[in-house]
Amino acid sequence: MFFMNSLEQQINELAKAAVKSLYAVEATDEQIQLQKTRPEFEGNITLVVFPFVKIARKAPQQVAAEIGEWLMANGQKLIAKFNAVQGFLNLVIDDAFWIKQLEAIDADGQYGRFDRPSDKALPFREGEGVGSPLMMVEYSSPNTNKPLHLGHVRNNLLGYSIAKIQEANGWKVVKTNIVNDRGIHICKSMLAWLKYGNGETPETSGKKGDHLIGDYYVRFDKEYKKQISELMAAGKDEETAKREAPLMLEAQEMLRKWEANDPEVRALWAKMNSWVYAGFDETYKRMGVSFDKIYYESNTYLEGKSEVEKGLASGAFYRREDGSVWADLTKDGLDEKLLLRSDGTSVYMTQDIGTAKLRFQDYPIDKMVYVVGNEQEYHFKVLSILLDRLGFPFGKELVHFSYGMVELPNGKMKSREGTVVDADDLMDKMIEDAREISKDKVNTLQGITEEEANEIARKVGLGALKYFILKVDPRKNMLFNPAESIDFNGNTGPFIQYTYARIQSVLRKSVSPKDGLSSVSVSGFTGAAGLSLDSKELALIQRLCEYPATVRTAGEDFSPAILCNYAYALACDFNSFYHDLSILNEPDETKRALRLLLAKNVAKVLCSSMALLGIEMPDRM
RNA sequence: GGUCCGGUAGCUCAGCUGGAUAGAGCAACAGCCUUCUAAGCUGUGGGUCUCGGGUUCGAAUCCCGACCGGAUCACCA
Repeated sequence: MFFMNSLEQQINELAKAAVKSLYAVEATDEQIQLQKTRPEFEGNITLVVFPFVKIARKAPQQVAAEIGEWLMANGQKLIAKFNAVQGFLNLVIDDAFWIKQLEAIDADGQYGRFDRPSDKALPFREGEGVGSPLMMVEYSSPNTNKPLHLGHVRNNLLGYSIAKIQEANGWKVVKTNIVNDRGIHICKSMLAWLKYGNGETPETSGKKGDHLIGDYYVRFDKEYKKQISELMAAGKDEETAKREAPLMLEAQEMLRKWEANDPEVRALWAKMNSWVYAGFDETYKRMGVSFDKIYYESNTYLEGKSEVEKGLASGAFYRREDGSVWADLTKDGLDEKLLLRSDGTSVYMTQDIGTAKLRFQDYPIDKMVYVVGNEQEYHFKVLSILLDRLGFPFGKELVHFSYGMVELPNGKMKSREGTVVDADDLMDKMIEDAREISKDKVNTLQGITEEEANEIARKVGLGALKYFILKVDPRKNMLFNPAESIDFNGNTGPFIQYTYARIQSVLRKSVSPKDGLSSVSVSGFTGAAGLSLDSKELALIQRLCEYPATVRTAGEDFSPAILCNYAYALACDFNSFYHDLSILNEPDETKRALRLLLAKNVAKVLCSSMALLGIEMPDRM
């Protein structure tokens, strides 16, 4: 494995030695503060010397100069020169170091991938096995009563990307999905379909199954509201009307029948769910997400019920007079939580308990991560306590990866009211837009087949969508304005894809891509020839060196956004380099070889980082 | 009301484990294609980092307090 931040490590040690030698004090890691040199100053890496000013009893500028001199004298040629500005010691690293780094990166086929998670991320069963610890990542978790919308898109993209990022960090990852395939909401769609559907199917209507079912969910809500207002007009108050509306009573009856295994209800349920799954599969496939193991609530809720019963027996929970079962969480600073309704049916929490138990039976999970919106923070706080109370050792260790909502300009999306941005429609739109834009590219895309053009549009359109969503800090709410289309210019997925495509084009045109790529001689840049790295070349190498540490941080912080920022910065650096310096037309062979090597590795890292985001790269666009 | 999260350019967002003159993109304006892909590059304008205190050599960043916005505290999921 290529070690991360080798430069920072080396400077760290040198700086400690310098401080010890100059001021007879052992500096701590905390005191050695390194940062990238700001572009307006000369240098690559900067040591902040303020922490030593008191120790040295000298002016910051002088301390910086002294340390600089010492490093020059004792740094084994690592540091070519330095300048001291106020309390900042800017170090210029010798070209030879950078060339060696680039060669090491090029030689590393797994650059940016780790064998083991960092100590910081190690799980609670640490030290148990050899090999990689196992992380299970739950994401998506749809209800089967409506199609996926933009909120699900954010969830799916985050979940998939998190899984990829953790894999790169040395975890074995099992991607999982819990399908909420039962419950009152499903019954609502079923009931509406029975009453108003006239036997409509995906085949007869030509609609995707999930959309068809979604339509009936909306229909239920419409008819239900109508009944409520009728009841209210007849003198009932709103609460009573909501509770006594015939449609609601029927839906509840249907749920009871479902739990009682009523054959007719079950058959209808199975049929309608199968339509939905076919629709979901299509959407997932297109989105590029996948799962290693899918759980269905209908298979786990009984397990949950039996766990609740056990908890009841052990005194962890209690039953009220009406028969409902509760957990008292007041000692944990929370409320009382319902686990089973008075009619015996289970709720969301019940099911989650059962699912958790089954998962830990099925896999040797070291860390369980739930990718679920921040609106459910309370739920997972409670789940964690309940599992712990039921005696499951993993209860306390659950990670709720809580991400922010996607908001529209006028507020939240509401499925029942139809104010949602549909996932399928959005992907269609993005791909269409990409196709439209690429029509102007007659020069670069001439001679490609219709199929290739479609494939490029697909990658670019989805790339734009994915990057747009993933570049935002996952913890924060984000805004999506349907009236403004997602950009293809600037800080976007297509910008990074474009950079990659440019590099591929250069590599295709280089007479023999293999020639010269591996034969850059360090001495060519340090010996008598007197070659030196251009600042643009150097910036690129330095950026490439930051990749492994970026992957680490993205893993520890569960943040695809960090990788977006990195990939964008790398692409910016490359485009600037590409603009200023010629690769193929460079007459000096050593320089040309170096630039080709650089281009090749920039492409490699761009592709690798985008892959961790689930974004595919086109070879041309 | 309790708890949690957020407030940075006209808009969307970085930066937040304290460091140099707060950054990108979009939008606006001005340049750059007989030269490796102009989905690119360069430049201009645009800021009381919500407000007020505190900590210190140094605060967008940490602490306290306001104000504003959001989430949550269901026999919904």
